[in-house]
Amino acid sequence: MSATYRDVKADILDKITRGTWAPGSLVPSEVDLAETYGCARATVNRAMRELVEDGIIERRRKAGTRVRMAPVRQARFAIPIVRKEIEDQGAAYRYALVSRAVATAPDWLRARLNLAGGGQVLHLTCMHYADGIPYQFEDRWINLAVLPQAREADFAQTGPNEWLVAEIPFSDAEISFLAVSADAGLAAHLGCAPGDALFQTERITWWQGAANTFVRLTYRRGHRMTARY
Amino acid sequence: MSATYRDVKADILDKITRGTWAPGSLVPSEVDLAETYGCARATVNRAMRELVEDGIIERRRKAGTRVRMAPVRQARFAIPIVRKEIEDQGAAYRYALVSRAVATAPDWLRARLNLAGGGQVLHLTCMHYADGIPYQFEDRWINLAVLPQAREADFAQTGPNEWLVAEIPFSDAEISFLAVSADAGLAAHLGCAPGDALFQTERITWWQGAANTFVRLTYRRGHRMTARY
DNA sequence: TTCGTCGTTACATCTATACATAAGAGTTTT
DNA sequence: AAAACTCTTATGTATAGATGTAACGACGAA
Repeated sequence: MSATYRDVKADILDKITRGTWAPGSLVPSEVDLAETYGCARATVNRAMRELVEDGIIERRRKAGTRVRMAPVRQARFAIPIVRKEIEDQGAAYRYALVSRAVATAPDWLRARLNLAGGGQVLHLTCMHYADGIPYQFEDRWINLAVLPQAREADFAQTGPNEWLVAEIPFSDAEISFLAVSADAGLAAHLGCAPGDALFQTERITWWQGAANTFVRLTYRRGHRMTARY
Repeated sequence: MSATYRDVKADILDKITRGTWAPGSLVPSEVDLAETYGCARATVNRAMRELVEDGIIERRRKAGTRVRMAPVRQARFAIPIVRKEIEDQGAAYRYALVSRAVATAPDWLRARLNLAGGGQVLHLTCMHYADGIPYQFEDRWINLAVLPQAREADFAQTGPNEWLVAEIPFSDAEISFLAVSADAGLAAHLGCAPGDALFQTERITWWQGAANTFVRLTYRRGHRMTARY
């Protein structure tokens, strides 16, 4: 008979979406709500914490809880491994290494990764195909100071993405989404015309404070990234 | 002296990132962990729940908790109101209504919004400027069956985004990110050359089951959307 | 061998209670 | 009046204890 935290959350959300509790207004205190729902304060607390997480309400000690004025809408995008992304679409995945070179990090990369001068990096470019059709072009730079074992790794069969996932399980990352115009190289690799608008993501990942890789992924023409929230 | 849920979470995360607990391996049970950390099981539970939320571990009743094989990397993007986005960059915001028309929903829109035939929609196009420079072009369609009051609203001063936020506090949404080539109209509005690659988002929002608006936002050249995770 | 029952286990959640902490409000001091 | 202080309140977090529930695995029946 007593309300679960889901019930409480749902009811509060309902009161907010229906406008019973208007944006900016003060929500009753946890103690009051616990009484009205006939449950413990901890239960109300959990419901409220999740609503904060969802960007629906704001809470401050002593000041109380209020409905957000402008809801912070936030979308969560899953960042899958390319192979999984393609196989989940029911297509056959194929990988190909395009180029591999060890070099001194160029200035722009040193700046992005915050590297010391003279740092050696492994530069890889690869292609990912779905049912034999170009799907994504990968332009990856690996910091050899952090991952010296990358020098010996064989990227002819497995993509650097999967190698990295196995090598360093978890890391911090910064990701950007942007649009670029296809240059001659991209156009050739992705089978589109030079100048076509392409969707691109850039990602820098850190591991234990040091940047370990920079990657630029360019998708084939018409790709879109979608999320519900 | 006793561990907080943050301590527990941090320590578990550390064990995982350092490889002490490898991907796929079984993590000790809540009871065991509570004992080793000298805290209550609820404390361990909260730490673990957050790690699930972060995509680090997977839990199943009876089966126990294990480190995810392929971490589900997920990025959260805040979807701000344009005005806030611009003002937060320290720039002056300016809004302008470009066009306004009531029409029967075209077929492609009916399909996207799952509208009945003959549905009336309000079609608005607007511009958002940062320090007087074109920042974003907004192409919005509002379902008048759901929001009849939009017909009377004055969008000359306030953008439809802010009007909608005030009108329907919260809603479900689907958002897509993609790249488009600037056509003549976009190029003129955003001050770029036709054919330039532009970053675009499309969003459909529902309120209580019915689609209420479709919006396409095209950003000025070079825009990027960034998130850390 | 295959299938269903059932016990055990590990997570999911709730309760009641306690103390910590931040911050608004009012009060005293300088 | 400004600054320092205390009081009070609402949220934040921890605890022990209990019940609910899904699922693995073993055991026994068909």
